[in-house]
Amino acid sequence: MSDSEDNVPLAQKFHNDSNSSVRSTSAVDSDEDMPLAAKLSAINNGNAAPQDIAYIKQEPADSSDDELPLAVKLKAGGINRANDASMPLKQEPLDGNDSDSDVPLSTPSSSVESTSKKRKLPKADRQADKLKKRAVKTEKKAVKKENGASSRRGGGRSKADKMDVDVKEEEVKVKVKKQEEEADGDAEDNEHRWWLNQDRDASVKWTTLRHNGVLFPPEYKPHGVPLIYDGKEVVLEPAAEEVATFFAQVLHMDHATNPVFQKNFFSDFLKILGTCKKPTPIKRFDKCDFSRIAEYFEQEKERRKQMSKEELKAIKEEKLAIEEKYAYCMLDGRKEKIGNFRIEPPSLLRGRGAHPKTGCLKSRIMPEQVILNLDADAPVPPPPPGHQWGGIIHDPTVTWLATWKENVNNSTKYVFLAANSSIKGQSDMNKFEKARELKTCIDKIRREYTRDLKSRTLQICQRATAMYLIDRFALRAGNEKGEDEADTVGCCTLRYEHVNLVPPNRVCFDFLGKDSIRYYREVEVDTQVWKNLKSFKASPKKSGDPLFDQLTTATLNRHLSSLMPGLTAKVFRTYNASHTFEKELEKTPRNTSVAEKVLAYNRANREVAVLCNHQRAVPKRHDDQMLRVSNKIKAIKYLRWRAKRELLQLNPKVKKSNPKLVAPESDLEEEWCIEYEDSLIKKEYEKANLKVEKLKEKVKSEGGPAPTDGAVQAILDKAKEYEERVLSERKSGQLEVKRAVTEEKLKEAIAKLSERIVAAKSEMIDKDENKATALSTSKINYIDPRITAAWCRAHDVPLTKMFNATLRDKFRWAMDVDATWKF
DNA sequence: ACTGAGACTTAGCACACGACCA
DNA sequence: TGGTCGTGTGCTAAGTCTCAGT
Repeated sequence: MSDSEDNVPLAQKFHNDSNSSVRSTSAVDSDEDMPLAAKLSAINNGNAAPQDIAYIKQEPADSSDDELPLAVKLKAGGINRANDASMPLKQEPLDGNDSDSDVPLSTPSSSVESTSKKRKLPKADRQADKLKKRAVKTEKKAVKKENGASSRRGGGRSKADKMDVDVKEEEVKVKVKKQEEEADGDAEDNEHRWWLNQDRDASVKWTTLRHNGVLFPPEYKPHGVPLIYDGKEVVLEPAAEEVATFFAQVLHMDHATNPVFQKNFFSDFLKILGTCKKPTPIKRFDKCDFSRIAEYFEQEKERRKQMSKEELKAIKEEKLAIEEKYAYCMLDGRKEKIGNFRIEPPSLLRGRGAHPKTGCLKSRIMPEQVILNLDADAPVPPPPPGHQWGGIIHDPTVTWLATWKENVNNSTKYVFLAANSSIKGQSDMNKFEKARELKTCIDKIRREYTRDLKSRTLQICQRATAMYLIDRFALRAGNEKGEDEADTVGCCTLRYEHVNLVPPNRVCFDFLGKDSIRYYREVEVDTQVWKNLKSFKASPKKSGDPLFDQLTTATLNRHLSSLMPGLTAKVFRTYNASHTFEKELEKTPRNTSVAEKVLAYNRANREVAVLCNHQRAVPKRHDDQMLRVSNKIKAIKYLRWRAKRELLQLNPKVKKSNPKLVAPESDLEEEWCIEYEDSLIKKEYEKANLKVEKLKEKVKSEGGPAPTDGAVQAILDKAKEYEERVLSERKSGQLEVKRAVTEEKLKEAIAKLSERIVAAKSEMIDKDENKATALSTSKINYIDPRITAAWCRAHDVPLTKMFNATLRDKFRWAMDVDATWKF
């Protein structure tokens, strides 16, 4: 049986093969013949050889993208969003119909106790009714899960007998007391090493949970800055001013020019204006000018910048003091950090891609809408004065502390624990353990789906093909989406137009995935897969039709879990990411500097990010930066060319004995050199003038005799001398060689300059290849942290180089492995 | 079998902040 | 000292997947 080590995802294989030549950054730059340099110049000229271009052809040949034609665009691609110019924004007709009216802003609600212990359920109240249902559900769920868990543990209970509540509560009390004692006695080192003592029953998440509720955003403080409407100032009432301010705050972003955003915003803005006492003249968006409000906030920001350190510190401390109360909870007697304890403030929805509801007003959440989850004996935190909580529940089968409904998408929001908490840590660890479990049966699963690719049952054939794509190209499952969401797809929702077939066995994927990030890849696939895709696209199917019409994520996942308990589509992404990473890390050079090892690590990280299509917006100043580094390289080359010419003047025989050493600089145009020299001359004069100014200033402030004309002239003469020397050298073609300079010294200088050129070039390539790739997502979510911990041990690299403090804290559970640990 | 709600993970963006450099 | 740049952090949108209800 072949080992699964060989089963590196295709995407990665292609990527490695085509990319290997870029990798030689540590070799000494002998000259421009170097692959690196050749590559760079080819890239710079926009005509990189096909073999230099990774398999991922990001853009069609006729793409209108006229950014720097650099390698990474071809490799990882810039972010391509539905609303990019290259892809016209699909505009949905909007009726401005949102659901704010459903929000029970002032529901007279009372706390609802939902444990088996005591129940006081108010009637008639919709929300309370919902809570009641939830409470019943919670109880059922807990009983069911408990039974499931005990049978999984091999317990004899098979029937959902009603739990003996008193006994259970007694157990809980004993457990809590024990935990409190442990916490007391362990005050010095109270780190809870849950990973050493894993309880496999994950259905009950906690026994006690206490917290102080949630932090609400401050009330709106009106600023009184007018909106300019049709050229006239309009001072708005606070409620309307607040909404106008939300728009002013996104004025510098792309949202502000997105027509859907504008339309949704304005529709909600008009609604708010309609509730104002005084009628306003505001009727049309295009007559609104929010810039005065934006300027006001710009000034405020500036004012903040001007504040003294003490003032800023005081503000920060005050803020921290308020937050401290809400930032932590007590979970099973231990203090744990809460993630998002703040209720989301009202704002305009910033949807990604072509979101039909982007720009809609997310209304302010009131305490009456917030339900808290606490243990049954926990004191209920006081709601803000004059308010009531939307409800109190006691559900130990869930991990959230508070929840509310958001009005735009009608989605549920939660307050969860922070990433470094035991609950999140455990589920993180379980996730990676599940992926490792997949490793043990991946060969079998691959054999099975390869066989099924030929199945005559269409459903099985489609399922196998989808599995192949998910496994090999790290596609997401692709659930169905609603009408009022951006049109993005995953594997199961791919449509006819997302897949182009190029005979004999190439497939070009082009679709918008999660967050409307474009997935554009041309890959080679198994011949059978190619044939299958062709048949799935066969007539009468046309653009807009689903590719996998017999498949849903539900049926796919049901099948997957029959192959391995708990296996779902997303496990493949985790598995392939971690596996790829571990394989790539094996290339880490031994007996080299830490810096080179770190480079190898980051490369492996990048492979995973490319595999998972983790992209980021190209930094705004990226092109500037590239140009600057490129000029820096030319400047060094200019110095090297001078050194070479000096060497030739000293010893003309070098040309024959070592022609390579004094070969002309390949891409150093004369025109550029002249410009550069002129800029150097200019700088010399500027420097001289500055020196004179300083001298005069000094005399002014410290007294003493004024500098003589001669002294001033001497300074200026130096610049003049420099200019004359450059001009004369230019005219004669001969350089002025300093007397002390020897042949040896020049050779040394040339070598050093060459090294600097190599370093600058690899820095440039590295930066450019990374411009559109986000490494952090894979590091945080897909790569088993134990691989990193083991690698650091094995290669004697400090962990701090790879994981920042936050990640070290999040992955505490993974840090104890030894150097030989394998994923 | 289908649907929608609920609970949780994954994701990129904006911004603050501090290091570094000229 | 001011500008640039990279990194860390907070934020919240957008996925995945399960389960209850029908």
